[in-house]
Amino acid sequence: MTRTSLTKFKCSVAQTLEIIGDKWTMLIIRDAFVGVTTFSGFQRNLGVARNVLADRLAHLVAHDILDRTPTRPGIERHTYSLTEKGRALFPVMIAMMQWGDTWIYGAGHEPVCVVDKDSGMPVRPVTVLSEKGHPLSPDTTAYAPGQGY
Amino acid sequence: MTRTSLTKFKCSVAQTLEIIGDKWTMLIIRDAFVGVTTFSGFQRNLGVARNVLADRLAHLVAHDILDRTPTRPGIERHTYSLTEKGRALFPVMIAMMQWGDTWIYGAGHEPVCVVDKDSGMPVRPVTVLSEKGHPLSPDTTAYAPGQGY
DNA sequence: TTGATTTGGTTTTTTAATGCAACTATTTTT
DNA sequence: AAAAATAGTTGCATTAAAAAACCAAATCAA
Repeated sequence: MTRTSLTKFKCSVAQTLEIIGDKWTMLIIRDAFVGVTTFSGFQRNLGVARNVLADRLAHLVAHDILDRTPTRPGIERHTYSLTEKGRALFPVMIAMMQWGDTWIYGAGHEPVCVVDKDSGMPVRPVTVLSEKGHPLSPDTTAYAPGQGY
Repeated sequence: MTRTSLTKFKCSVAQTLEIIGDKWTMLIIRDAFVGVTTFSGFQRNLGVARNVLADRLAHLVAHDILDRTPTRPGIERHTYSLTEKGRALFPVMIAMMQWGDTWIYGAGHEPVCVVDKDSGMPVRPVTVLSEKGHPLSPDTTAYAPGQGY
C-alpha cells in the first residue's frame, strides 16, 4: 500500500513526474535556479519540514539533479547545486511560471519577470514550435510511436 | 496539519504547483491531451484509486482546467475535456515529456513522438527564447521584480 | 577561549492522505 | 429481462507529511 510508482508507465511525462512530480521537489529546483545552495537556505525560503527537505534533497542528489559537495574539503557542511540534468529543467520551470503569470496572477500582475541578461528584455512565452518554427497547439499536433516504442 | 498550502508564496511556480503539482493531477491532464474523456478511461489508463481520481477530477474542474458536462443532456454520465486554461498547459507537458525523453529514456529511445499534424515532422525541443529569438539558458537570464511585485 | 548561535541534519509523535476493496445507482449492451 | 459497464461513494488499513524536539559539528561574538 505504498505510494504507487509511476515507473511502470512507458511515458516520459510519467517518468519525469516520478522524479519531480512533488510540490516540494519542484520548489527546491526553482530555488536552486534562483541561487539557493544550502540546506538552511531552502528551509528558510520554503518553510518545509526539515525531515521532508532532507528526504527531497537526497532524492534529487540520487537522481543526479543536484550535486552535493562539501563547502570546503573534509568538512561537514554542504553546497547543493544544479547538475546539467537539473539545469535542463529550465524550460519546464519557465513554462510553469508563465502559466501561473497568465492564468493565476493575470497579465500585469506577475510577481517575477524573467529577463535576458544581455538586453534586459523579458523572455518570450515558451511555446511548442514546428520544425519550421511555427507555433503549434494541441489541435495541430499528434502523437506517434517513438523510436523506443 | 493539513498538507501545507503554497498559496502564501508570491511566486507563479508555487501557485501553479498548488494546482497541478501532484503526480496524478498532471497525468490526468496528459491523458486529457491524448483524448481521454471519461472517468473509467482515466481509471483504466492510470490505475489510480477511484476515490483519488474522483478527488483530482473535482479539483481540476474547480480550478477550471477541466470541463465536466453531461454526455447527453439530463443524464448522469459525464465527459471531461480541457478548458482553454487547461490547454494552456501544453508547453508545460511537452517540456516535461522532452526532458524525460532526453534524460530518462535517452535519444533514440523515446516512447512517444509529438509531431506537427501538417508536416508529420517531430516538434522542436521547447526552449526559452529571448525577445529576438535567441535560445537562453539559466546563465544568460536573470530574475527581476514583475509588475505585480 | 568560552559561550552562544547557526548549520545540517535525525528522531519521535501526530495527523492527513493514499490505496484498496466493497457497495450503490444509473446506463448500456446482449 | 438479465448482465455488464459506468461513475462514482463509503469505510478501513497503511503510509507519508507536518511539527517539534533533539544533537553534533562548525562558526561567531565577547
